[in-house]
Amino acid sequence: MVPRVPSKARPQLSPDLVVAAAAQVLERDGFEGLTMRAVAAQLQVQAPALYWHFPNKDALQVALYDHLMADLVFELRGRDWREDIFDMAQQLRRHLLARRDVALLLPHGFFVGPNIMGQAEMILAILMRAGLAPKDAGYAMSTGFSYVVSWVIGEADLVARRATGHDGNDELAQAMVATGAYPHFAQVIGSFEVGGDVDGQFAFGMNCLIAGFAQLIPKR
Amino acid sequence: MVPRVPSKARPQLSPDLVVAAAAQVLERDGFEGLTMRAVAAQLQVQAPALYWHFPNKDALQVALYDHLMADLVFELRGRDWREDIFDMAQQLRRHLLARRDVALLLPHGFFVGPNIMGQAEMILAILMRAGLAPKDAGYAMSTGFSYVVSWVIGEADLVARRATGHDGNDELAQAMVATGAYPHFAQVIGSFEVGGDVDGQFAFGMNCLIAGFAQLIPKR
DNA sequence: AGGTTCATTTAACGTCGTTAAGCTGAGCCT
DNA sequence: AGGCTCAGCTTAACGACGTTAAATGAACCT
Repeated sequence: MVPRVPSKARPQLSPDLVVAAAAQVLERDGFEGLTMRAVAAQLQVQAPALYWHFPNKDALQVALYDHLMADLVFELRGRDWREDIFDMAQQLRRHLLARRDVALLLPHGFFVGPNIMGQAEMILAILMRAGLAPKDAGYAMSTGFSYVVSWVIGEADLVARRATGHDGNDELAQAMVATGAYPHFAQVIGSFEVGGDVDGQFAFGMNCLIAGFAQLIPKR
Repeated sequence: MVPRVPSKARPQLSPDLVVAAAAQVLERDGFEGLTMRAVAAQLQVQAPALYWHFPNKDALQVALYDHLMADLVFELRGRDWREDIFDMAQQLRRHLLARRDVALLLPHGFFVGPNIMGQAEMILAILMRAGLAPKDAGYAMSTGFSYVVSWVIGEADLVARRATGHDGNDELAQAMVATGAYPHFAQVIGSFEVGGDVDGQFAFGMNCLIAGFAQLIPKR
């Protein structure tokens, strides 16, 4: 009945160790390099050993995502709720961009771990204090969150393409514009090039959302 | 030097036929069932035959995505640009939802094929006629587009979960709320349940964006 | 000492995208 | 007519993936 004490001879594996190893693999090899075999190798262990601690790869990814969100702490100015929401979005964006391919872990479901819950709680508190109804606050958070995530995926993709030098997609778009069949697109295409104002583009979308949120506050 | 005429005896394969077969497989087996072998089988052909017409699976997916967008034709009322943008978003959402897992094809890049270019042109025309600068119109379209896409991915996921009956993620969230550590989240959680107002939630986010777009119109 | 349980290894299965090499038959040249 | 070319496919196979089943061994209990 006494819980098995971890062996001293061999340092036992644990879910936390597995997650930490997965984080290293993700940082080193990216999302496509994140395989069960690679994580196992990082721990100097065989792949099936991981299945003792996690039922499958998806579960490991969910735990990994929560782990990577652990050290995200929002720092707010606390003057205006718009400022605060914007700062949180910006800090989330920076956090996701700083760690390689984190955003790609996400499509498996959003609010799962304890760390994420705490952050969600903080966002909701600000939105509701600003005057939004609970239901609206929930929608707003969900909307804003997926905006940041999908944005970061796109931005990371852009950075990667910039590194490799050329963008096949962009070339194709330019070729089609050259036909003259898309006059409006022709005026816009410059904005999408690599030299574009990325920060400004992100802030633009985020401020659009915040402006929309503000309209939900009942006028007194 | 004369181009080889296609054989009459055997109906030759072509990129278009491959894409059409891929569309059938996607509809029948979903994104995870969309394998090169399955597409080949649909054509009663061996898998490597596809590599004669497409360099790799990614290229086939891009072509498939454009193909699935071919029969999306926006129908607008033409009274107010906000109405029109909203209607387009709604129609795009419906289109993506009606065809299984289309949205999952997307993360490979957005504006690729001729069909999509035409639709983008239409959106830009409306935004710029409304008074947005070309650069702003481009940002707005990009933002709105990724909003709809990520929304549809989430909604399709929700529908799937509703079909299977239970949602492990939701249960976990409820358990964490029960600890009492997340008072704001507790007020919100009801909005995320399966019975929620999905249409309303989508419209909410979209209207937030449109409200933001409106602020970019220079005041005369 | 024997048995039980935990944690891991070894071995293997089935599937995937993709490549290499061989086959086939239609069109061309002489 | 007969051989050549070559597009378009088949067969075979590679390596990697997630995952499972069975064997192995160390630590504990009685």
